[in-house]
Amino acid sequence: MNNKLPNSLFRGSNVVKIARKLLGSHLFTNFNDELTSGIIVEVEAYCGATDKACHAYPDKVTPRTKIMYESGGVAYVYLVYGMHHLFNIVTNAGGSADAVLIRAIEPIAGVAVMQKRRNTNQNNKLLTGGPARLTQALGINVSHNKSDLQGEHIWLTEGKHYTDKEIITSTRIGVEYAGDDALLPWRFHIKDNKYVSK
DNA sequence: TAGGTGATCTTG
DNA sequence: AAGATCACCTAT
Repeated sequence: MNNKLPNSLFRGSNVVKIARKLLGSHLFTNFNDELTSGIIVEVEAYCGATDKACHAYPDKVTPRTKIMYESGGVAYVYLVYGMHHLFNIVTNAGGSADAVLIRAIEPIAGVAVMQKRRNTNQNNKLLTGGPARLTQALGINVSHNKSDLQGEHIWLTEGKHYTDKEIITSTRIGVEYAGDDALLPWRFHIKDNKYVSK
């Protein structure tokens, strides 16, 4: 589609600011001619150098985290709990392991396709609210790890720009193991949006 | 609220 | 080689 978000937007040095700025962008996938998209309404930031909640903390390169050290604009997709695929956007310049977890989208294109993939006829937060729900709805799985977000399968476009009053800041979900860093205000979501996970 | 599920990383 | 852990979801 037109006007893909440029890599320059992903390559800033402050992953928290980038995460917040991504709210309102549209996330697209196109697999086997099935086009789906949604508005990003919930995100979290992760920083490998300083953040105990990040897989790459403390700046540790492993086979899994290697992708996070790439220059911004590629996907980091991993499996948790043996069954859930979570989609992140790698940010920063090469060498800094930062990423933004996409936690919820508001469905726009291909709702029927998403419902089929999710095996539901609902269109509410059960469809795309939650990091593993949205990947299933969009058809994203670990085979898409390392995908280039300028490519033809997964990409973003510019969308609405929300004002400060429409954006809620909070702590991240499911990172209690990170001690003090679980308290960082690195989760952002759109106020009153019905697709936000919690 | 408890259980499912398997890759990933650490320990020995 | 074995064990613990896990950026979650679904059904009870």
